[in-house]
Amino acid sequence: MIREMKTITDSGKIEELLSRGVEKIYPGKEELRKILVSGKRLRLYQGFDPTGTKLHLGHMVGLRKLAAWQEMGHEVIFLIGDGTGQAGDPSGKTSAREKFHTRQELRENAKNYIEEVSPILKFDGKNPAKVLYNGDWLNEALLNILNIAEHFSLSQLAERDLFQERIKKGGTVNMKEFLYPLLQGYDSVHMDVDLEIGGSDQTFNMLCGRTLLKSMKGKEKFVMTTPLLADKSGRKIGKTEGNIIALDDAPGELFGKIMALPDEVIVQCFECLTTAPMEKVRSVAKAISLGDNPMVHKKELAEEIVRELNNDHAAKEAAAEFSATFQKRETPEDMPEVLGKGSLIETFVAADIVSSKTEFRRLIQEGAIENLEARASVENVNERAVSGTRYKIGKKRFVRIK
RNA sequence: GCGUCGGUGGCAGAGUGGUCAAUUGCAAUUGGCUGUAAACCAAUCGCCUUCGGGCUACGGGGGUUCGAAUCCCUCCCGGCGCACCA
Repeated sequence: MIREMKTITDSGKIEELLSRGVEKIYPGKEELRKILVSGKRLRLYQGFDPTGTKLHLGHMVGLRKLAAWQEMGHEVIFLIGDGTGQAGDPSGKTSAREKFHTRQELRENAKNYIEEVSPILKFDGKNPAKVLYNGDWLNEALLNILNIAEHFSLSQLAERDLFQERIKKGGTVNMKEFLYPLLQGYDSVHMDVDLEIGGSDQTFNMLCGRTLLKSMKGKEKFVMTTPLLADKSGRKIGKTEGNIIALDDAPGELFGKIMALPDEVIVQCFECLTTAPMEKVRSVAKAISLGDNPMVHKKELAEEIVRELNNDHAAKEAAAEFSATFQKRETPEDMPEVLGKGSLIETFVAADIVSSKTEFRRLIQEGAIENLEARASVENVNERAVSGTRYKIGKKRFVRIK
């Protein structure tokens, strides 16, 4: 229906598409540029295995990139890996064991994905992104092969004379962990895509898809990798305080979690997560390197991300609330409410604010719980939970008794 | 299938009959310093407690012992080696 859709061939925009938030392009950036300049409309995708219910900031890098392609007029597929998720991607895993997910669980997890993604990627309008589920074509038989292969170890199979010989001759050996990339690669074949986007940890899998597409259909698939958001010691971000930064976090919470990110990722986040012009990105990078307080720019970043995932109003409000609460140390206006259960200890345990009574006692001892009405830390373990009373737990958490 | 080594708290990894709720590192929590950043310092880090103590834990089950994470039996799971690969 959109057969004759025009793509944008402006050279500046193509350059940004090929460089912003991009780590590497296979087989090469120039080859891809040539095709884009010709105005050919490409079909591309990124897959997401729904092993959790929430998409987080790390996913946003690829989503942003997909959106950029969409804006350029290309055909974008948002692929949900309810098939590959059942097999379990070994990429980045140190141990082979992991939790087993059924297709139902994966579908369930993916339920909110579309909604979470929609501030970034458009599923309506004149060039809507398509949603596909790879469980639809990675059938039972294929999955069974993996499940059987799971019972053999590499060394066991590799001992086989035939394999030993083949390895010497440069051949390949099949096992679940070798097989998985083929499953993922088959997605490319099935959807007949021109390009795949993924985090750099997915490079191997994506290149397998490239190989497969080439040998099965004689087609060149491009692979575009995006950087993983990480601080200088290599720790992945997207997680703070053990909690992921989810795309559908409430604005205030999202803002706060972004502020808690290490400084080193500010510029990278600006580039990969926002639509701010590249001049802006460069000026922020320059300002910080010249000694600007990174905090100021991190606030801009937080506001920008909240704006893109929500709206302008929410962003301004979150920013104002942040500086009032944490910089001027005022009490925020909105805070979560919990149902009073007689005593404070019961209330907090029931609401999962603390994991156990022992922990509650510990926090009391450390003076970490403050009664905001009395303006004093709670000392009595048996303090009653009076309706309307507000408490501050630690530095960042606020609660009101309902 | 045979042999062998192993399965300890969120992870890594000590401990190999009592002094072990279990050394240590990472992660986490709280406090300090800050910018809810990093780094650094300190405390905490199974559960329940009337703060005396109690209870449950070292893959599952059974046993030996006054007493077991530690010894024995058995089952389950993993690493490695050997065999099988017609």
